[in-house]
Amino acid sequence: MNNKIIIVEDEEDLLDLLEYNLSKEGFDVVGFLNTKTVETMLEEEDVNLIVMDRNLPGVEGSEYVKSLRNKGIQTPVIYLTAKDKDSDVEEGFVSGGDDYMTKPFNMKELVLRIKSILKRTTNTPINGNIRYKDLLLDNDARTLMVDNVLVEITKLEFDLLHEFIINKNSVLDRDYLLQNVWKNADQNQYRTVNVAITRLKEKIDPDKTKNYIQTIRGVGYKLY
Amino acid sequence: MNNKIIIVEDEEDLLDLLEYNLSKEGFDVVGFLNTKTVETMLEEEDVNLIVMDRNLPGVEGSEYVKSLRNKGIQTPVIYLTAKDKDSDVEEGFVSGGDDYMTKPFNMKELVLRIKSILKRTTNTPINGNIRYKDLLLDNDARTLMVDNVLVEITKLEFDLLHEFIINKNSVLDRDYLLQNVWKNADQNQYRTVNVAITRLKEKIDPDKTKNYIQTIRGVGYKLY
DNA sequence: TACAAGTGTAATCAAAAAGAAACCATCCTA
DNA sequence: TAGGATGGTTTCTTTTTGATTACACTTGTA
Repeated sequence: MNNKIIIVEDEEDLLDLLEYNLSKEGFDVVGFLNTKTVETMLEEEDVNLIVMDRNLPGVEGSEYVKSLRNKGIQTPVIYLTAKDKDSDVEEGFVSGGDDYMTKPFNMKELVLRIKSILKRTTNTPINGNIRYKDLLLDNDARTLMVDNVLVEITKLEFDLLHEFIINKNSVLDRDYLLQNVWKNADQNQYRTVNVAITRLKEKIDPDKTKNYIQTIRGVGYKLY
Repeated sequence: MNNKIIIVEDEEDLLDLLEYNLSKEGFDVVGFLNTKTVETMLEEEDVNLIVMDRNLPGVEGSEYVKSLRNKGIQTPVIYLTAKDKDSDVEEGFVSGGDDYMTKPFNMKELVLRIKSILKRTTNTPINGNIRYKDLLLDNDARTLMVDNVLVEITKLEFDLLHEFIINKNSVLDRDYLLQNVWKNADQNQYRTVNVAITRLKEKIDPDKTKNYIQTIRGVGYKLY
């Protein structure tokens, strides 16, 4: 599954250049000359990164991003800024996961930064162990110990359990799980979740005595 | 035992900021405003990493490092470089284990890069032997003994096995391996890894009884 | 130039994982 | 307590992923 990148840049030549180079790197690239339909795309598709010109006609790129953030869209952004701007200002507006590049920039460096951000944001490099009661998830080895006994677990089951432990005591509905564990969201039916939960339960509690994963009828599941 | 990091940076504010943040991460940090006494420290103490400004008054940071290398000091370096330099040049000067960051940079990213380098370098005896169960890698001769019998092994296979032994019990995904064993990253397909693993397995376990290298479906491989 | 070693690529085969669907069980409410 | 709705379980099928093999390309060397 490729990483999807949106580019917003009003200089058509530069947009083409960016599209060409990033596609060549194997990214799934969609370019926009303005911000008009960007939001629709963000809502409908799973976008991993936005490359955003700050100096768009009419809108300040960073203002636009701020409005996206207010709507709960957290997609990371790399800003392209003009050279002659005050860089103190620039430092200020870049928030946590974001980054910026000053024009004219080196394409290789942009690619490096994109990869670096994607690595941070998509692979969730949470290392070390996570414990929950008698369950022990080792993120490096990707193993599960139940009551100190190693239990074979598939990637999907691992990710699912991981999600539950991170959100222990919260009810996770099927939509949420499809989005965050399966990623490819609405591709699958909600029944898919049921089956996966059944299989996971079998792994962590074959005797059905512990009841860690509780079904919340009409809503979803909760790790308790 | 903490990792010891040296920072060389002539801007005092930035140096303070770096010292503060890296100490907070649990590193043992010593800052220098110039290169004068750095070498003494490197000789007297066991330093794991250097964070080096490239634009020091008088000296080019990378020139200084080159002089260190000539004296046999191999401590890995992360360079801090100014934004407006030609980054084609920048890419050229970074050698094997090293890395660079462009100012202004994101502190979290610096920390991540530091950890990544430390992980690679601190567990890696540059010479001498590494043992894992009945496997014995000789880094100087670049030979492999399996159960005390010399086994012919190619450079690629050696590097691959080396990477696995260093990271035993961690799942290494194909991206990671392409990056760290093949270096030329995304040049190759992930299938390349499969084939290399097959060939390596044949060398270290022709009877398929030991199962040292395990396939973690959907993720990667693990030496166990 | 010819040969060999090393390694990448492509094609084929095999196995495992995960989804779909069918059917069963349970809960809830009238 | 009947019946619908929701979830669980099992079986079957599809899809994904990996192993293996054959072959091609590159490089060094006789």
